[in-house]
Amino acid sequence: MSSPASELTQTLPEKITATLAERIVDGSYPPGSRLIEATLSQEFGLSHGPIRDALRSLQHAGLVTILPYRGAVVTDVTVREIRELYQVRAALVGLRARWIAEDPQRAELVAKVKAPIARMQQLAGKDRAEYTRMALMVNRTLTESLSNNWLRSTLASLMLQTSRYTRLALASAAHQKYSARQWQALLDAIESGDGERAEKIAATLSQATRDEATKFLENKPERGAARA
Amino acid sequence: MSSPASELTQTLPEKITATLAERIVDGSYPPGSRLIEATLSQEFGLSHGPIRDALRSLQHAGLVTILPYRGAVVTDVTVREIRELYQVRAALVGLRARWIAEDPQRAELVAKVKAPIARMQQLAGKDRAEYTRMALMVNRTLTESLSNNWLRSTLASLMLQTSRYTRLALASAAHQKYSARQWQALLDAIESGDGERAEKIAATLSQATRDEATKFLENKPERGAARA
DNA sequence: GGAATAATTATTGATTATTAATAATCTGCG
DNA sequence: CGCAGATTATTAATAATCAATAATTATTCC
Repeated sequence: MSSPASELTQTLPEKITATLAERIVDGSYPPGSRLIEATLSQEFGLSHGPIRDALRSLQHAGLVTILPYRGAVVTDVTVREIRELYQVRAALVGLRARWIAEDPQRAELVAKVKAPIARMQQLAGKDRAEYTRMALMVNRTLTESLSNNWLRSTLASLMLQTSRYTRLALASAAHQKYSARQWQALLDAIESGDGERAEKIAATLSQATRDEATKFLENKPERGAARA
Repeated sequence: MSSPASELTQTLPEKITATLAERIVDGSYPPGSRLIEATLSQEFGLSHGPIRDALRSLQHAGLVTILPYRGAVVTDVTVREIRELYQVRAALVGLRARWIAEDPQRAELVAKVKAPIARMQQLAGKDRAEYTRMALMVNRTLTESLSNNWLRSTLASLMLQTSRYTRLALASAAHQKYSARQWQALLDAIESGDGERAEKIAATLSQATRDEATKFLENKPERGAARA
């Protein structure tokens, strides 16, 4: 009786939201691009309704900005705002690390990410694209393992935004190597159940990533683009 | 300040969202109530469009649950989920306290909440309704003072959800007195710039509030209502 | 020519009517 | 009593339309 029915039904707006989010995150729609209802509804072969819904969702996710009677624009984040995002992100991934480390059933999750993190040690400084993919993947796995619904969905949305910039942070081989080492340390801390240490490592790594990412943007004083 | 153009234009869905949120939080719409588009559009004298938008916003705020082809229902939160919400809330209000305490320009904010917090000392154990109002007000003031946009809006949404339950926590005179003392201590810590201590006090108080609120709900094993 | 002002255009906001899809409820039959 | 099938209530989506608004372009007057 308590089974919450079928969550299988994926409505149109959800699908549209997903594909548009992908395009924004991967840079196909650069910051400042306008997302026009008429154009999109034509492209997807849909009426305005579902498109509107999707744009509203993207606004909630922070990926577009909607101004009344002016429409949706891909959010162009200032360097200051990126720093703010990472500041919260550092706190929340710290919390994530601590809760995972203190979870009695963490063994299953550890098993799942052990191989990817080991692989990251190999890739660091050698294959940037693959390293980035692995890092994002491990991050997603950790977030999705959270039993706290609110933190899981909120952190997922925050990561979606910041992932627009992590590729910048991982440009330097040195930072890749540093990141790989810290991921390994984090895994060890989690495995040994040391929540305090896990939190510290995760937060520190996040801050380092922020510094690395913003380094590339501080030249452009006003607005930071997220191109590939 | 960076006033981002005219945010004056408040669209219909925003207004609807606000009034519906109020009704949910104050218990006029108890958990499980169905929010039917046709009924609402008739009541507000509007078409379905804006109502739909508003319901989507409420879903994002976590106040209603929408199931495809079944519509919106006021979210009925399990005791477990309430505990989860407060768990994150404790972490985030801790962060809020620390950042405020470490803000060089915190004097202005301190001045603004000093009188209300002093008043809370008087009210504690005497006027529950007024004490609750003051507590929510001070909380809102602190959140709105945050310069970090993301944390401000996210925490506001989280507080909106938990405020459905704070009235339960403040039922006991003893907890009101404890709460008042802790608020005073928090104010002192902030004033003296002790971020560490401010964070600890805020998080501890939030956890105590959670324990107090859930005490009233643990009897009802399955679902916890948020009636007045 | 150049600045203020007025018309035009592009686009979203909102309404209305209609059809399709779906979940829940009811009904009658065995 | 239980279940198959019809019914109903409600949302999902479409389409056409008008209003409101912001941005752009054209026009006028100095």
